[in-house]
Amino acid sequence: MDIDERKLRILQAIIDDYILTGVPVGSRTISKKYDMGLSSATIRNEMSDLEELGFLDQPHVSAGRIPSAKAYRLYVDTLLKTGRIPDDSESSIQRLFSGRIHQMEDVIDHAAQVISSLTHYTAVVLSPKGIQPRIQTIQLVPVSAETALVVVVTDQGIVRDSVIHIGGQMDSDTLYAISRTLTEELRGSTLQEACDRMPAISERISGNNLVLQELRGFLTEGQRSPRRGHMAVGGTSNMLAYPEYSDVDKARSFLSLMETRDKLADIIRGNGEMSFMVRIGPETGVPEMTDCSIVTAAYSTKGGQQGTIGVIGPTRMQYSRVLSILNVIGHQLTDMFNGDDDTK
Amino acid sequence: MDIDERKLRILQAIIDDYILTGVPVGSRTISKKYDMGLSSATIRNEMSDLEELGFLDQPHVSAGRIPSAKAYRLYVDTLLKTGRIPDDSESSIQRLFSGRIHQMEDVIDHAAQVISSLTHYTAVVLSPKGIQPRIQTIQLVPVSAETALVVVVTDQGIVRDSVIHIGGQMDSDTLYAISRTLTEELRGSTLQEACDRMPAISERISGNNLVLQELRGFLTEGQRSPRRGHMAVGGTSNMLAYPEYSDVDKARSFLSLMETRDKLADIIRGNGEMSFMVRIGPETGVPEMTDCSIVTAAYSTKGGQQGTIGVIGPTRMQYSRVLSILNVIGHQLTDMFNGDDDTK
DNA sequence: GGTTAGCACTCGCAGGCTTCGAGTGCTAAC
DNA sequence: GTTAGCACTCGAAGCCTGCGAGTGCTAACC
Repeated sequence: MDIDERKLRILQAIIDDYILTGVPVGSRTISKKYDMGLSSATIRNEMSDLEELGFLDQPHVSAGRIPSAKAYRLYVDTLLKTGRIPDDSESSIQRLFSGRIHQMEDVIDHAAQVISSLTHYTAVVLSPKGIQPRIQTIQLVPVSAETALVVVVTDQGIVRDSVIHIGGQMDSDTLYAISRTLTEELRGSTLQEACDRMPAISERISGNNLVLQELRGFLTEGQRSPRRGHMAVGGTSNMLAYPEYSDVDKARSFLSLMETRDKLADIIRGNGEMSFMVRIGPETGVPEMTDCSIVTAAYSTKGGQQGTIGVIGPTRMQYSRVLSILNVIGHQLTDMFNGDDDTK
Repeated sequence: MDIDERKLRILQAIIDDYILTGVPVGSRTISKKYDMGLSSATIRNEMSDLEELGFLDQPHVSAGRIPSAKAYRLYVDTLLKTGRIPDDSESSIQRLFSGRIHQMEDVIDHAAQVISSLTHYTAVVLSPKGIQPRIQTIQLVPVSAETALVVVVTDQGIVRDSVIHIGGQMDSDTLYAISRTLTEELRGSTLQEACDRMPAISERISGNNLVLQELRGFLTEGQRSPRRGHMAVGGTSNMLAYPEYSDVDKARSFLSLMETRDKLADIIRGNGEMSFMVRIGPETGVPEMTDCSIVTAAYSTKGGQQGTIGVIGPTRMQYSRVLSILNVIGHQLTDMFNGDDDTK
């Protein structure tokens, strides 16, 4: 048996309706709401075929049908050719990003909020990340007599900071001098290289071994657990609005997953070079997410670093709308991080 | 009618039991589980009195009693004199903070996680915050030909960063020079003062008006919406485990509140100079939290800045345990931020 | 006078039963 | 190939009932 044009149209109608209502959809609904010029009986026959082909599931015999993961896959791959976003929505996105929001973390946070409030799903935004961050500047700032704040700025604009011990008296001028030497010596190095070159530097900065030792520890640390830049999650509570999560246990395991930032980042950062990626249900590879879908999009900076924005929602997600929104916001972010801030 | 010693003991037993089980507690339970040497009938009489005094509520006539907010208040204020934390727990806390975790944000995040996993409630940690941050260093780092990253370090160790436009060609040496001048001029200023002094500085840095203009915008921004340092929230999903939140709508409104970071920070940062603060139910002043309690504790740094750690849980919270844990972790954080890192 | 046993009464909860209706599959006629 | 008709299925919602936890009151007891 093959899937023909008519089956496809019916399948699309079923998916559309199910996405809208979340209720198993019956043959009568299709024949009335989406005027196909066919009676419910005919639709019924086709639906039976579609079930046999694996595109529909039936929760129980007297209920309607629900689309399977395979159906969504087909839907996303072929039915959804050009997802245009409504204009009002586009302009409202622009408005949401207007005003002077520059703080890098704020942009990320804000993006997550905007995406989640537009889609009513959960949004995740990962800051740009290159392959190997390279040091631009190292700066030591006195905090107390015994401690200093070390700030490392890398070419990814990612700042790592930590309080370290400095031995005894050391005024801010001395620290400033050390900072300059360190910056001169280490600019352009990766964290790994910086660690390796520590011994060589210690000759140039005599008598400050404690500082260098602490610094090295800090760098090692920063490299072992590579800071994933920043991650923002928004709208986790949105998910509770869907009947799929009226079961508290399900909701709990979902939320708990959203809280384990590391795991979540790995899941979201799944897409290699693809600009868009849609993973449906089991395709996510995460057991807790068999009835979720993940849509991710990449945005990039001139420096070639790549960030990710993503939406997590129920499998019956409004894929078309989500893709459009991610597309627009991805471009906005790309523009912003490249400094083409067209909102001014 | 007065509350005497015996009533107090009975009330304590009721509260203990209700905290443990979450189920309205009856007279028989008290007389059997907590051997008072009294029959259920006597307890019943006392409970009736306690209800009249406003310490107990009765969901319906054939159910047991549950403690009122007033009862918890009494409990927290008087019954709970010395909350000692079990030793194993204390050492396990120490273990959780071992290893080199120095990155300031990581400490905050980690603390939230530790607190939530120890208490099984929701934890919030706010980074230290002084009254008026003062500029320590300003650094411009080239990002592209047209843009630069500006990093401002304040005496609170809080870093603000943003990408700004710089006009045309400007190599990193020029930027470095400007950074030094800016730092010299503005060190010790508050953000407000820095804005005011911008015109004066523009004389010293000629021909770079765009940079100064952008910088000023950034500073104004940073001051208008005072960055609350960093805030970490952990264990929001823990709350769903309590029967109080088996109602999805309640859970949703709670989670949604946890997501509005600004509001949440304001709520948590409620305690002025107090080292500990317990707000029970309506005392929180937040309508969505009438059946929550908030326990907060302050920790501080040598610089006199003050951070807050807090736990949000159902009103029937294990106050004693929570206070102990906050106490220990508060000290740990104080130590850490002062550099007395005793875990090495 | 405080304490306790006894007892009638209340009322939410869980389980079982029934009804309702949405939806299906099949058959026969168009 | 399409459609009307019909018997059948089965979950959801509503109703009823019995159970039991818990109370308040009264009367007896120490």
